[in-house]
Amino acid sequence: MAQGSARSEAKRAQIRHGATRVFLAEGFAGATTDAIAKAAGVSKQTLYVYYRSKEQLMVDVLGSLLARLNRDHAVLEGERSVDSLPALRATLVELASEVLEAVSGSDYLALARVIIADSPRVPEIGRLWAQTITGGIRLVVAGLLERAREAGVVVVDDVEAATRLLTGGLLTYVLPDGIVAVDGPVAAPDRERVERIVDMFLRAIT
Amino acid sequence: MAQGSARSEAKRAQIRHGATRVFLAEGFAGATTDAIAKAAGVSKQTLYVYYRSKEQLMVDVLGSLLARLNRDHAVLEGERSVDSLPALRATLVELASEVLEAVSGSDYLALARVIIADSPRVPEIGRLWAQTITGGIRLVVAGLLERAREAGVVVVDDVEAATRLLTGGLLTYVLPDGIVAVDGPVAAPDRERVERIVDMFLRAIT
DNA sequence: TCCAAACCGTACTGTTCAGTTTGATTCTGC
DNA sequence: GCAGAATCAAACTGAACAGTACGGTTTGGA
Repeated sequence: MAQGSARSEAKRAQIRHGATRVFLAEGFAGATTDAIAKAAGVSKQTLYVYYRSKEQLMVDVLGSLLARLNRDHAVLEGERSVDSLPALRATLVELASEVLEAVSGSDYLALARVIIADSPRVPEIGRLWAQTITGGIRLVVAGLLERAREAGVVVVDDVEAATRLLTGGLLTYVLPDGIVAVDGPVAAPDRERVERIVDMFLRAIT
Repeated sequence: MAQGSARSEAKRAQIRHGATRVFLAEGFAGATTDAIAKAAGVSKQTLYVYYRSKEQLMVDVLGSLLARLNRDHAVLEGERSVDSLPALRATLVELASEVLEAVSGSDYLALARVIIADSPRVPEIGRLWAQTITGGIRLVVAGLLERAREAGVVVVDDVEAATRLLTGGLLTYVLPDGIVAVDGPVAAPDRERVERIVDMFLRAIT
């Protein structure tokens, strides 16, 4: 049954992919199993062979999305220079731009909307979100600030507070602003504004 | 019909009050009209005399909550001294503490959850939220910073960016952290941490 | 070529729920 | 008290939908 298992995994991915589109577009309550089966190109019967219930399917979908986002964010950590103030500035601006672009995408916002809405019903997903995604970004920033502090580039006694200040100041464009702005594009800050915010932040810790 | 109208308004408020509890606890999809009628101490029939549909009822409930929050926030604007750096600092710390306390309440978080979840379906509520609540807080802070700038207490060229930095840095404890933390209390920052964040922020604009 | 497993489409079941209907009961002003 | 309005409780209707049953079709290995 080695092949059977491999084929099963492919089908499972196919179902997950279709379900992802429907869940992100319609939310949990709005997504019907008929629509999911159709979007996945699969009969409803097959869907219930692979997943015990609609709820379990959603947990798998959200978990997979979070895992992928988490892998993407891990990449952000890479080699970033913080040895001098100009280097730290460039690093922060670059990182902020990347994160903001990723996080302003309609997929990310839809995911956030679904997770926030259903976190009372599926608490572990909410916890996963807080610990991996938003927490993950903060971890990267905190790591950079820590290294910059050790290098004597900045003076900051409370790294956690400083991290909050920067990430919060930037992400406020997305959350709460973007998440309720359904019509029209999300007003993510342009690069110039990001630079001004980073500069202002740096003035606080130098 | 003056009395009839008055009595109608009382009943309407009674229904709205009961519906508020159910909507905040269960969300739109989870709230049944039977539960709302029971919570309001009203027959379902009467409910449909006062409101054409469940959706219209929710719009009224959310609109009323937002209007009340908005009135509360208007109070925050009051007379605040920004004539000197210590005065500005005290003002900001005080304001931040008040806002954070209000915004960490489970009612506020439940409201935010409902609005975020249903903003795709009822866009005007999302817009109202963005413009009045979060936008309102920013307006107050921006006003304070503007006055402080004119008084020569601080140096800030981009008031909007500075406002984002402070409010974002503080509200990040609530959104996204608090909103997905269903179990356990929200980890709102204590006063000491608020002071550290404000101090750090002030260093950026002095 | 054959067989068995996987899959498909469709129709069905049981339930939940918004909104309505009915018919009785309680207020309110006069 | 007494009309007339407002309200109540409970049953009903119709639609939506999660999950299942069924009978036919494809697929892939021996």
